[in-house]
Amino acid sequence: MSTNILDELEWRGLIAQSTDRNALRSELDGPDPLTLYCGFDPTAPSLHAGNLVPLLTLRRFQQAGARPIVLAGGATGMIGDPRDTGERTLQTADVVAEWASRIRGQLERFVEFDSSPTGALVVDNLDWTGGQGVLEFLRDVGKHFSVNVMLGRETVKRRLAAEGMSYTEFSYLLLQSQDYLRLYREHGCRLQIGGSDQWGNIVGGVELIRRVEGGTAHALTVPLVTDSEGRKFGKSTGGGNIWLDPEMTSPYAWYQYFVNVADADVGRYLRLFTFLSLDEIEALEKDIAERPHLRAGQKRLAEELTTLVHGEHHTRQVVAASQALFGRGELRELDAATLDAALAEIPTVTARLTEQPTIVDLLVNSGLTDSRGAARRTVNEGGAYVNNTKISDEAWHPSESDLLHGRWLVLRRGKRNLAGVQVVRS
RNA sequence: GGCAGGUUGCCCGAGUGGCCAAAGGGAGCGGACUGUAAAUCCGUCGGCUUAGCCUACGAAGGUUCGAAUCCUUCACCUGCCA
Repeated sequence: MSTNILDELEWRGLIAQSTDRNALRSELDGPDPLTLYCGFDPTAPSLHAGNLVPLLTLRRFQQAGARPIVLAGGATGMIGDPRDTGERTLQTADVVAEWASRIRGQLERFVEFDSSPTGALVVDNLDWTGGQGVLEFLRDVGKHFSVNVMLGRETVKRRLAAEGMSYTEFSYLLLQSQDYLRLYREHGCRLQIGGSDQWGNIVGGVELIRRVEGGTAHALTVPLVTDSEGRKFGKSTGGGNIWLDPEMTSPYAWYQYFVNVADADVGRYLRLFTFLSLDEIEALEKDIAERPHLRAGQKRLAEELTTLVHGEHHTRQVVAASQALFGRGELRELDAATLDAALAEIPTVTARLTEQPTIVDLLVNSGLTDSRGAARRTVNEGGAYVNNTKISDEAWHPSESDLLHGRWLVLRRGKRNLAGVQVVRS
C-alpha cells in the first residue's frame, strides 16, 4: 500500500494534527490494508458542506488502499459533543434515530462498498452502546479516565470559565473513546480521523486502547475550514448552513455557493475538497491570478463539488441555469426551453395577473424577502428587479407585456437572489 | 438548603420609572465600485392594512397616569457556603 497518501494530505493542507507521523507511515506500509474510521453525529437531518472534509479524506484513504469505516453517531448524537458556544439542547431519541438514518444514507455515497479488503463498512455506535448498562460502562470505561485530565481539555476549560457544562456532555469523551476501542477490537481499526475539534476525543480513544489493550492506535485531524475572513466554512450568505440534502439546499444553491467563493480561498478549497491533481490546481490558481474575472477556479470548484454531491446530471443543469440567468445576454432573448430549464433550478411561485400583485407582493410570495417591510425596503434601496429591470415603485405591478414567453417573470433581489414567477391567467 | 450576582433584539452588550422598538459593536440585507470576488464607502436592519397600531427586554402577577427599569412569586444560569 502506498504511503504517498500522507504526503498528499500534507500538500492538500489536510493534516491539522496527528500522532507520530513515522509510526503511522509504517502502519500504512504494512502488508494488510490499514483500517481507519471517522464518526459523524446526527446533529441535524443532513450532513453539511463542512462534513465533506473528513468524509472525503476517508475516501482518499480508501483510494490509497486503506479500509474505511464510516460511523453514524446514533449514540453520541443522543449526548452531544461539548462545544464552546454552550450546552446543546437534547433531541428526542426518535429524532436522533431519524437523523442518524438519513445521515447514514448520505455517508454511504462517498465510499466504495465491495468485497475486497478495502471495502468500506458502515456502523452505528448505538448498536453497541444502546444496550449497555451504566455499571458496566462506569467500571469498564470510566475507570480509565482521569477527571483531572478531562478538566484540562480546552473545550472543558472554556465552558467552565463561561456558563458551565452538564455531566452528560462531560461524558461525551468516554463514549467516543469507547467507540474507538470497540472498532480496534472488532475490526482492527488503527486510525481515527476527524475535524481538529475532535483531537481530544480521538486521543482519548488512543489512550484507552493503550491502557486496556496495550495497543497502539493513531489519530489524525483535518483542519476546520474557515474562509479568509475566519468565518466558519459552509455558512451561506444568509447565515444558514449549506446542506448536502437537495431538499434543504438545492443543487443550484449549492453550486452558487461555491461559484461565489472569494479568490483568496479558491486554491485552498480546491485542495481540500476536490480530487484534482496539484498540477491542475496550480494551473487554476495561475488563471485566477491572471484573469480573475473569469472565475475559472470558482467554476471548477463548484462543478466538481456539485458532481460529487448531486451527480453530473444536476451539474449540467445548474451550470446551464447559471449561464442563462447570469449571462450577459438579455433574458428576453432566451428561448422558451432554456428559460424553462433555468427557472426549474430556482424557487418559483405562481401569480395571477388579474389580482394585480405588486412588486412587494411578488417579493414576499416568492420568498425573496421575509416580510412586506423588507420587500418595501428592498424596492426603496434599489435592489428589486423584474427581468433585470430595476423596479423603484412599491406599487408597480406586472402587465401582459412584461411576461417572458407569455408566462414568466424573473424576479431578483440584489445581485444574485433569483426567483421565478409563473403568471397564470383566470 | 442558604447567600450573592445574572437572564435585553440574530449574537455581544448599554440602559435602574416617561425623551425606549431600546445606545454601541458584530453579523445580515441593499447600493456605489468591480468580476455573481475581496477591501472600502454609503444606507438599512421587529411586524403590520405604516403620520397610526401590534408584538418585544426569562415567565406570571402586581404597583403606577406611565415599567426593560420598582415589588411578589416562579424558572433557568453563575459563584460562594452547607
